[in-house]
Amino acid sequence: MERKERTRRAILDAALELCERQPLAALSLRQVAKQVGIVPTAFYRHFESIDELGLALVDESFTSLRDLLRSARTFDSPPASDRALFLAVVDNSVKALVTHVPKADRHFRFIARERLAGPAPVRAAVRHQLELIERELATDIARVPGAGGWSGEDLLILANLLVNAMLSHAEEIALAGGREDVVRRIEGVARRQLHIVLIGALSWDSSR
Amino acid sequence: MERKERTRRAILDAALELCERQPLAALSLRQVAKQVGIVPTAFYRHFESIDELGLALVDESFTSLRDLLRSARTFDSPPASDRALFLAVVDNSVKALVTHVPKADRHFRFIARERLAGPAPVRAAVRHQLELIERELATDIARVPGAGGWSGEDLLILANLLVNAMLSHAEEIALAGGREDVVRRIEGVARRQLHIVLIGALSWDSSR
DNA sequence: TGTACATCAGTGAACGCGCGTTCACTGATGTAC
DNA sequence: TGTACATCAGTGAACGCGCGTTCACTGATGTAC
Repeated sequence: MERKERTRRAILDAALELCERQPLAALSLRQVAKQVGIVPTAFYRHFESIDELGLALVDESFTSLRDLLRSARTFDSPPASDRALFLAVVDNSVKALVTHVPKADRHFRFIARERLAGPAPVRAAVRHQLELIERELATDIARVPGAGGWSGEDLLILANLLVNAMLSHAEEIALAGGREDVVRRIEGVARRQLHIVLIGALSWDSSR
Repeated sequence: MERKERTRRAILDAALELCERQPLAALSLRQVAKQVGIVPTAFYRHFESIDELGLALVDESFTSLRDLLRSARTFDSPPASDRALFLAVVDNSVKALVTHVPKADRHFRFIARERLAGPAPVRAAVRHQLELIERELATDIARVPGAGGWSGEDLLILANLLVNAMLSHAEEIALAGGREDVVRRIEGVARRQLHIVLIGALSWDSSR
């Protein structure tokens, strides 16, 4: 009962690797089988189609993204003031990006690529997962002291802005291919851009 | 000499349409030829390969994006105060999005999709065009009164943030498929998000 | 304006290849005794 | 612990199909006179 699990894992890995060179929609079952070292028909023992394989990859890629976002929201020591909270959020988010993304860079490239280019069921699954994440973040922000004046809709809009920003930074880091200098440059850009967005969000309510 | 131009146009249109269902990398020369109504070999009279066709599509898609951004920067009446400029920028940008994107929605979907999923030369061309646009915008922002305190690097980071935001809003509108209610909702989100980013950018310099 | 001609956009047959999927099979894995 | 057996992951042949690309061709388009 263990051989099956090993082969399934090998298929997922092979697909992630081959997807670096071409989108999932251009991947053939025979390419994947060849990469794994099995005969094409053995593929069917594990997945019904490339699309179903894609959905499994969406699932595991999103556990990586959720890990990153959870880490961004977990603070070593509770920030004392609003100002400290603000700085801690930027710091923690950027730190989470540079530590989590390189560990699962293929997952982040997969999400970035297939979100718009994947087969229809894959695109739908990605969109759904992102919506869930944005809703979670919105309820999380609602609990922050000082967020009382925000409507539910506004919270979702802010959450959407933040998730998009994090995802685009993750994407950039994942595409850097691990080169230290490039990652550090992106880190700086991410820090400053997050800073700008959060300052804007803080001032926004009162400036309407 | 005119027939050739018409067929070339038909090939570009056919490719844009077929790309709605599958990424460029999964497109076959024979599919395109069939859609155009020519025999597969006739394709070679116009393009050497699907990749070269892709580069032509990058070119024409970016004229649409440049049109949008130019329109976003063109003001009917010169804003009197800084506050008025600020509001005019948000207003103009959102107006440019909702008027320009639906006119060339396939171009915006093409950029969004192939930026990450396209064949390597296409991805490189898109990245290059985006860099040029960001540099242009940065020098443009430098001329705004009050931007004196910004370094060249910081200007590029802000330009990157703004271009990414505009592109992601354009992408959303292009994916709305022209449904009026959806577009209006996205318009509201885009307005509020741009507002947040610009407030943040204004306060940023002083808050460092 | 009418005709003879050159250009070259589009044709159609042909090729070898990789594709997804079917089917009956084999033999390794893990279990029951 | 050793053996007999059931399960089912992986095999391999076969199929018809669409693929990119070659080549010699044809006949519409636009030009020179």
